Amino acid sequence: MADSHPTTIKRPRESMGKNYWLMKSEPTTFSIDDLAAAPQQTTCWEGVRNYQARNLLRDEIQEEDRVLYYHSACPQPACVGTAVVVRGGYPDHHAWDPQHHYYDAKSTPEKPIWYMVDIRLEQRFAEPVTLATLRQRPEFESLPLLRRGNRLSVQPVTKKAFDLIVKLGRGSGGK
DNA sequence: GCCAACGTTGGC
DNA sequence: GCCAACGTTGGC
Repeated sequence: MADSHPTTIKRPRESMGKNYWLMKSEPTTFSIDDLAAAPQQTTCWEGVRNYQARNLLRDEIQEEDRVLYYHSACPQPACVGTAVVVRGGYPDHHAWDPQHHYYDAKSTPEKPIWYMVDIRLEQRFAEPVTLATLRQRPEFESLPLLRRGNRLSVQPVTKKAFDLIVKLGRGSGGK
């Protein structure tokens, strides 16, 4: 049951304060405009079927963490806004629904395999911060997103990188 | 559409 | 446990 897994039993954070993440979404599937149009501008981040990403969703991502919303597999890959985590990791019940696209027979309510979080839109950027822009700037050298062959749909971002991307996204060249 | 990179599966 | 085959991701 989703509610038998409260955030209070999770391991304590290593440090005080929020963590920062980047989440990829294909805009043809669910764009930041879709998020803006959703009830409460909130959605469950469902359908992650990769163990590394699952571990982050289940164990690391918590309420109040902040998220860069990234559009992938589209004409202009870019960070297009930010969101805030409003519910930490809980079992992805879609995995239990045989009708569902993300059904996985190995996952059960008793022993869930896949997890998700809920996020709420914070802001849409005035200027998308494109992948090309990120690659140009030495400050982003260590961004996991830019590493060769990186396909993780959920990945950590430093506060520094997060803040700079937000600044760039606000427009006027980040000034 | 191409293809590199990566994850998963399953035979052995 | 190895590894080839296959599927998926995602930039270009």
